[in-house]
Amino acid sequence: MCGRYAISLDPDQLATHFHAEPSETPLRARLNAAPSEYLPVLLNSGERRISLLRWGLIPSWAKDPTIANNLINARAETIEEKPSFRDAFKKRRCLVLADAFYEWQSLPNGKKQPMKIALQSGEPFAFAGLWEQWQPPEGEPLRTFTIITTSANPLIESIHQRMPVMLTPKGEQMWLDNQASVEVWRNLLLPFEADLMKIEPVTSDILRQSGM
DNA sequence: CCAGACGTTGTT
DNA sequence: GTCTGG
DNA sequence: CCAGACGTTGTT
DNA sequence: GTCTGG
Repeated sequence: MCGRYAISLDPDQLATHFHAEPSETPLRARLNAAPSEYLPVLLNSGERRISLLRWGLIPSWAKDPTIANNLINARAETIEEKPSFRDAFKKRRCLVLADAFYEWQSLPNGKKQPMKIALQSGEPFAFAGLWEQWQPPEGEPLRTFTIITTSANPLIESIHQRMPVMLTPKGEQMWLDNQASVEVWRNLLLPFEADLMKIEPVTSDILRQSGM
């Protein structure tokens, strides 16, 4: 799950909302952010500036960067143990900026209905993420990220078993500060309560175009 | 010791 | 069915 | 996550 | 890099 999400705000609005400086490289809003794209995140580096990292984590030890295809999500339940994630969990956390995500509900007729999940307020929010830096055999280092998932809350449950971890504003800071122990962040901070969220069907036409 | 994996999703 | 690319 | 490819030879 | 399986 969480293989697509939306960033509808323009770059300046996005930066303002998260009390950050805009990214140095240009950023484009999009309704259908997909894995392998360079997308806006806030790193836990102290500097409050939006960075563009590639979606799909490549561990530093990877020989084959296509491993990223399989690492667009990380299960919260096992993130401490998995070789691909545990280093990043300790040292390289990030906020993945968004204002909606999509789940595809399987219908009885075999087709799939895309559903859009957002805050009732429509405001942007952050997913809990991890990032990594990978050195290719030649050329510049590549920075990548993954989005943490957990079990679905009551609202999402009807269409899907899992959902991305969405941070409250307080949770955002704790996440970046590496403050929370696993128990704390898993149980207290993270998934937004279902009554703060809304869910609605969207047409696949909207998602076909990556841009806006 | 070396060789090979290292992951998620959904679906059965 | 399974993999790759976006 | 979904959409789309998935293969070779030779010839233009 | 580090762990698991042979």
